[in-house]
Parts: sequence; structure tokens; C-alpha cells
Amino acid sequence: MKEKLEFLKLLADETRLKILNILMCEDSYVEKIACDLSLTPATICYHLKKMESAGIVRCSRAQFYIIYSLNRDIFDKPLYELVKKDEPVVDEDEKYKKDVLSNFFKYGRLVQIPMQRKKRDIVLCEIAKSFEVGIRYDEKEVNEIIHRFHDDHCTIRRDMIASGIMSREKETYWLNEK
Amino acid sequence: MKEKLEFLKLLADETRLKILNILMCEDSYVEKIACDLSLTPATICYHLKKMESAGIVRCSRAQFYIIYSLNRDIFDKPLYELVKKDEPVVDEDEKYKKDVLSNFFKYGRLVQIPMQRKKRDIVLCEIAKSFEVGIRYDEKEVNEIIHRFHDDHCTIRRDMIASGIMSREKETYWLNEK
DNA sequence: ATAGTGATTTGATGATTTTCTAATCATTCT
DNA sequence: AGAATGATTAGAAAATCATCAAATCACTAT
Repeated sequence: MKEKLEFLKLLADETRLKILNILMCEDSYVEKIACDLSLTPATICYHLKKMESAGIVRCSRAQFYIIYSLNRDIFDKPLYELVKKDEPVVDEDEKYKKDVLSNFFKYGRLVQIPMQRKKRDIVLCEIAKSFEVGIRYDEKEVNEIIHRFHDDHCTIRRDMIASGIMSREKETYWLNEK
Repeated sequence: MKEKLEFLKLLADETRLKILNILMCEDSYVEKIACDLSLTPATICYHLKKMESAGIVRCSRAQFYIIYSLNRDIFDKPLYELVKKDEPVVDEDEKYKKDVLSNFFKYGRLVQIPMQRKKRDIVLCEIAKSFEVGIRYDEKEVNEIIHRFHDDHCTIRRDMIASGIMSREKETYWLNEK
């Protein structure tokens, strides 16, 4: 995906398209192209080097000049080849999270506390969304909020502290940043 | 050219490629895509609207949702179709200028003063490059410089004034801006 | 009607990218 | 060797574009 994106980005520029069209007709060199397009050699060089490193053009020295030519093979593919994914599009982490949540929550209630550490953290994070950063809660408030999700608020409250999602000092609890 | 460029620019964006890949699998709607990609609905809407106005996607309302779908026809073309010019690449004006100059100058000398107004202006502009803006020249200096290009410096000097390329006051001449 | 939900627009911000000038590099020719 | 010419790089300025938050719009269902 990344590579195809870079390739498309290279094509999607007015100056580079013009350069490619010139090279479709005949090989050429920096100064000549610059003159044809009324731009500086530095600019043309910048574009040619970019395209060279992506394999779109090649160059070779001939006497005074460095002759650039097109790598014509590249343009035969149909367009959808360039658009179609070769990696999953949706963020894998996000997908996994969603799966876990939909497995353990039914109608907004936690049906079971996950045994696996990784899954339990995801579930705890979800519950943590009901707390706000910067607010101090006493134990009664914490229990009440957690109880909306699961009867065993004690276990979950303890896990919140253990996993570092919340902190506690004496009788007050608070949600940690991030 | 312009249109193809716009099309390529639309394809050459990571988020839009991801959206297209999602739509390749199944039709979808703003909020769902936003959720899949962990972006805001506003952002997804922005991209979809852009692609819609280019005919890449379509949309239609279905109950609560506005369902977006792919216009699949577009992706069948081979890539070079998108790159190849359908207008001349080189600036027509520039080309014309070049032709005129190469017709009337040989080895740096003007072989004949063009009769056509348009062509004469181009030739005069070329000669004017030997003068600098902001410098005052007396008639002798002007003649000397013009003489490098053509024997009949008087005619050309007069044409320079007449065409507005240079100005004169009493004995001094100067090149006008631009 | 109106409350609720998804879609869109607006305005601001930040990131990326193109372009130029000036300086430097590399090669050829004298 | 060094002069000349084309190519490249570095650095800075300007333009373009994606993203978000907040406000507004459009439709549905009660």
C-alpha cells in the first residue's frame, strides 16, 4: 500500500506529468526540459530525482548531458492495481479491540471479566471512559459508576488501580491521563 | 490534462485510498467509515464529497444513512491513459516565441526585421534583454548595443520606443519594467 | 411538531510539498 | 591544470491540503 501510494503521489503533480509527457515523445535532459516548461533546472532536477528513485525514469550520461528516459513498463498496469489494497485497510488494533468489546459487552453490560491480561485491559479502558480526568471520586462514587457495567465492582475497581488506569490515595480515586 | 491531474491527485492520498478499498468490499456510510479508520466523520465527509464531485463515488440515501458506493468503471483504464497528454505539454506561446527567434536570428544576429507586429515585438524583447532596468543610456550607447544584433540600429531603436519596451526623454533612454 | 441521529459546512491549524536562489559538484574541452 | 557547462544539493519562502472541533443542516421516528 505504502509503495503504491508513493507512486500515485509522484504521478499526481502537474510538473511531473508534463515531464513524463515530454519523455514519452523523446528522451531529454534537465536544461532542455527546464527550458521547455519555463522552470529552473533545479526544479526539474528535483522532480526527476524523485521519479528516478521510484523507478519511473532512468538516466545515463551522454557527453555533456545526462539523458533521462522513461521506464515504460510501469504504465501498462490497469488502474485498479494501483488502488487495490495489498494490506488490510482497517487498523488491526482497532479491529481487535472492537472484537473484544463486542464479545464481552452485551447491551452495555460486561457479561464476564476477561481472564487474558490484554483483553482485560481493553475492557477496563472502555469502562474508564465513564470517568473524567481531573476529577476526584470517592470510593462510593467509583463503585456506583462501575456497577453500571458489572456487579463485581470491587474486582474491577482493584484492576483499575493495578493496571495503572486509575490511581488512588487514601479514600480518593482519579483517572490517569491518556 | 487538467482533469486527469485532478483525478490523480484524488487517488494520491492515504485516507482516500483506504476509503476506496473499503468501498471495494462493500458500500458504506460516513460514520461507519470514520469508525473503521479512526478518523472524524467530518474528515471522511470531506474526502467523499471530493471524490463524489469527480465521479469516483456516488451516494444515495437509505433510511438514516447516506450510502456511498464506488463507480467501478473508472478503474479499468490502463495507467498510461491517465498520464498521457491530451493537450500539448509545452506552452504554446513559448514554442511560438522560440520558432520566431530561431527564424530571425542566425548566430546571434538579427538577419531581418520582422514585418508582422507580433513577431517584431518578440524580436525586440529579445534584444531588450541586453539592457538593464534602472540604468540610463545615452543614444550612443543604445546604438552600440543594438548594433551587435543588427546594422540598422536606428529603426530598431525607434521601434523600441514605439512598442513601449524602452522610453526616452531628451538624450537619455531606459528600459521599462517587465 | 419535535427530539434524535447522521451528514455537511466553516474556520483554524499544522504538515507536506513545490519552487526558487545560490552554492557546489562532476565532467568535458582547451 | 583550469575554464566552462550542465547537474545537483541546501536552505528558505510560499502554496496546498488534510484534519479537527463546533455549528448547522436534513431526514426519520415518535
